[in-house]
Amino acid sequence: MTTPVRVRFAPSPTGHLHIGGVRTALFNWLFARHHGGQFVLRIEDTDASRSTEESIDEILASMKWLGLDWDEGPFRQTERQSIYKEKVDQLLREDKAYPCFCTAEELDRKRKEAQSKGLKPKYDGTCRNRSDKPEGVPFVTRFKAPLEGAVTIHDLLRGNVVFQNEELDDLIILRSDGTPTYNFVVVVDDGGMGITHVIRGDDHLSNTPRQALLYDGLGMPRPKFAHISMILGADKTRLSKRHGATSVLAYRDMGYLPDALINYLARLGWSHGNQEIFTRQEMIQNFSLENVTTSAAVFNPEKLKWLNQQYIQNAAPLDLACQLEPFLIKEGILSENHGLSAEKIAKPIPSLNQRAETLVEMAPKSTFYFKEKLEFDEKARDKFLNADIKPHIEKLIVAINEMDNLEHDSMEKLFKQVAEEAKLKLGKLAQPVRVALTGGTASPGIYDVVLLLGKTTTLKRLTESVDFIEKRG
RNA sequence: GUCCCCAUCGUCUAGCCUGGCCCAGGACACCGGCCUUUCACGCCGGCGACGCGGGUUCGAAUCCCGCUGGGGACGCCA
Repeated sequence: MTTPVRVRFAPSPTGHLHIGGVRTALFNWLFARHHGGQFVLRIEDTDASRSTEESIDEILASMKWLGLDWDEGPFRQTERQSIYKEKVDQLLREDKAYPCFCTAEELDRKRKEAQSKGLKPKYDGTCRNRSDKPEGVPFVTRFKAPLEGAVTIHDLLRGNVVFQNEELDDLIILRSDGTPTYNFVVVVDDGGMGITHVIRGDDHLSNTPRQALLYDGLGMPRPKFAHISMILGADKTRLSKRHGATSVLAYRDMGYLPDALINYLARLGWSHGNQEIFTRQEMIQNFSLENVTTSAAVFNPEKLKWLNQQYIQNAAPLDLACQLEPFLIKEGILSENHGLSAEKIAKPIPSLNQRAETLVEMAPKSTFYFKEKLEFDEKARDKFLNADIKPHIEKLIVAINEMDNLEHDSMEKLFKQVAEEAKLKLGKLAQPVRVALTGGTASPGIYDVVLLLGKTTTLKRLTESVDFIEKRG
């Protein structure tokens, strides 16, 4: 019998949940779901000075928005202090840890000195064999790491990675204020929580030997490790604010669909043949660490945009309507208490969804449909609504007025007939009508616009444009 | 500086493990054309890569070594 897979995502709540973090979460989630295992969420808030509640809220909101559901947690390390304390005591008892009285300043000085000499800036072991315990002097607790030998990490993605123990030093596991540090709690937690696979960013690879030693020291079996590559900005440096939006919620606010973001991030480093677009089910079914690359990937906003467009095009109108609604409100196209049904909002979507890459872009394009009063593009109105076109618009008014119900085919027939009689190319008729009905020169197909607006509104707007032409003289 | 990781079109990638099917395939972007009532969508075509140098082999993008380049780590941050 094989042990069930158990993975975790362990962000630190010190800022926004960013793109890189989400991809790590996603790979863990996919791995868990693929294997029918469990996905644990753990908040690494051991740094009291930098962790914030807002950040935790944002992490949870981001995960929910993306649909990355977790099976256990969120656990918070600040609530697990007694567990860490116990483990530190265990190490102390077994002489695998010791107090260190060196001051931060001292350490800092030595580090710089070593570095300037071209040496590895590691702890020199001053307190390692010190037997006296000065009273009232603050101290940290260090893990006593082996001086010789080597640690081999069996990385699922990279194979064996060997680190010489002499490259490592005695890391601090307890700060002078008594709180535990990351490298220690991560081991205690992953071990204690029965995590089977640690899938995390490449930047943790060099921490892994220290952690492996800690597992050994604590008498816990090491989990399997898989270090995925990092996401870089266009300049090939680690993705950061400098590269523009990196927080997940910023993408939500820019009108990206969660499915599109997930799909994009999944394809950053993972592939399944030549397939670009995946449903979640397909991702889960096909996900495998074997198809994850080890080289770093540059984040490409253009491709994300394209994917978002694909998702917008293919989304169910009703579903998209729900996602579009907040943007309509934000843009002032609908009021907060518009009282419209999802069906009503969904109505123009089939004619709009081929024309927008983001929801932010889509919202204003629907103004003509939602707003009672048209906002005209002045230049367009001056150019297209003139005396020449007036009689033809009037002809349309008469004809449409006689129709019982508007249909695409009959509308097309009517427009073509009127254009022909006027010896105009269809576009010469359609464009002024478009301006009259939508206020601008770019819109869905003109017959769709008429159908969307309905008989009453269409006639009203056409009549208003005739009035406008008369007034301008 | 030291250690570790990585290296296919501008970008994401397939192929690499199990050499020949690859004078390297797909996608985004870009360029050109078609479609067309506007804007788009769509369709067709084009541009474009195995970092360099050595080996191994009948044969290397694929295996080995070196170099170069990029990234990461070296905190009482995570």
